[in-house]
Amino acid sequence: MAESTSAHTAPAHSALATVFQVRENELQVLLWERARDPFQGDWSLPGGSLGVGETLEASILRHLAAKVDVREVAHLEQLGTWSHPSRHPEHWELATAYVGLVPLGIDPRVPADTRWHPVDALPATAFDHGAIVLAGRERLRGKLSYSNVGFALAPKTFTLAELRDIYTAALGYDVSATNLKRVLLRRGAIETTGGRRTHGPAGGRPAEVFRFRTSHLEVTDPFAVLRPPT
Amino acid sequence: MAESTSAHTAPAHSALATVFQVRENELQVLLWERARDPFQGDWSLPGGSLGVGETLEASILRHLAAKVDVREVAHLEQLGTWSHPSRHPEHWELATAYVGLVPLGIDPRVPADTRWHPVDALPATAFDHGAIVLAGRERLRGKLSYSNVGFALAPKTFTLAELRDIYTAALGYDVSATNLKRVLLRRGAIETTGGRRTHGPAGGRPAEVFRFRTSHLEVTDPFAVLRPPT
DNA sequence: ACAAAAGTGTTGTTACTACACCCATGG
DNA sequence: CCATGGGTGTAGTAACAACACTTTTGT
Repeated sequence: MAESTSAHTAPAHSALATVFQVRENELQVLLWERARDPFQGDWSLPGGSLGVGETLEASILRHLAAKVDVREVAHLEQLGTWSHPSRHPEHWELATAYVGLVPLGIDPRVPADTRWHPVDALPATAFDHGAIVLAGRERLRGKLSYSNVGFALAPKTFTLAELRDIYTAALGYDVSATNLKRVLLRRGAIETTGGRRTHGPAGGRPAEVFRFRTSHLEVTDPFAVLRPPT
Repeated sequence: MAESTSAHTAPAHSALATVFQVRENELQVLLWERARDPFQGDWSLPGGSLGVGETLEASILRHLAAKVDVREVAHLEQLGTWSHPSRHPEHWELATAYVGLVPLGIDPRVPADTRWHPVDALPATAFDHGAIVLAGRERLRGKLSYSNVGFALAPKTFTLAELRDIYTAALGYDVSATNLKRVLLRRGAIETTGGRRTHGPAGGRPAEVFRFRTSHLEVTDPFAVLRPPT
């Protein structure tokens, strides 16, 4: 019966994270090369077992701290729990995956066995981690279009061309800077800083500098349809 | 390290479900009255421990079978995993919650200690189950507006007035049958059956009978904004 | 004829895309 | 003064809400 005091055989439980960052105009994910079997030489998601007295969120933050500076993870959210009994070939283990986002421009110091990989060209992955990465990307893509989650992929301040490149990399298709600006301004997601920035070595009008107005998730377009009566 | 072979202390794991149904024009959830401590007399979600060799989804289906006829659950999806270490006062237990939906009109035979409760007037709930119910309702409300998930709350065939009442109950605000029809038809979510149905004892034009075109989840409005170029 | 219930037509609005055009800078 | 990059103006479109009007039934 539910929630009764049963001293059953319990599965191990680990917390994993798909940490995404836009690097070199591609959406990349942080993977860790396994030194031992199973799946020696394949790439897996950072994470590890849940500690006693720990929440899943604390656990993934603790494990990530070994890979990246956690302060650089601008957004973290739970993605789902994978439970297929044979997902781990040696023992019974569930994994709860999180999506973490690191702003562009930061280059976290990562261990030697850890590397960023373009999501479009994943190497051989261990366990079910390949599927988890793709599920994480889908979550990210959805939220980019109805929330302000872009704040976690963009640097503190940016020009619209830079932001367009970030959205293009994450969504996987061309985005127009003109319209992106209007969408995000209309919703109050971004604002101008007043600054300007010039870039091109061959000239060009200096770009306005923008910032996201908040650095926590807000659903900016909660009801696409069937919205409540006014 | 991630996914290594550690014989650690592992938490117990249970699968829970928020089973929703529209009854008496209200969104209701199936709860089970606890006969024993902890939380004796409070109401909790159906579910129970994960069995050896079982996926979470198989587990929740197995546990639900003790409460309702599982074939009556028209849609089931994972909601999230709750992990606060003190969520269970006696032992360490994680819970992965699912959202299940039962179509209107079915009255499943449920055990004596199990009862439907309006989500707007929950009784005292055990553990963190009250919060889980509310999270489940939010998930449902979101999906109603950008997917065809209504198929799982509606009977096989229905008039638009009936469907409007279902949406109104689930969303918690008035919905217009006129516009609901056009939204769902435009998206290809529903279709006419050709049948007609008369109801009012005081007359009235017979209503057209509709059905959902599919009985599995489809995202009908995938990109509210930032849609890919044509 | 009238009330009741359902359906249709129509208008106005908003959010969005696409694209032409204009502005500011470096060489 | 021209190339380069950024910004604005504007028109067209699709999805939607609101509401008036019409249709079909029972009494």
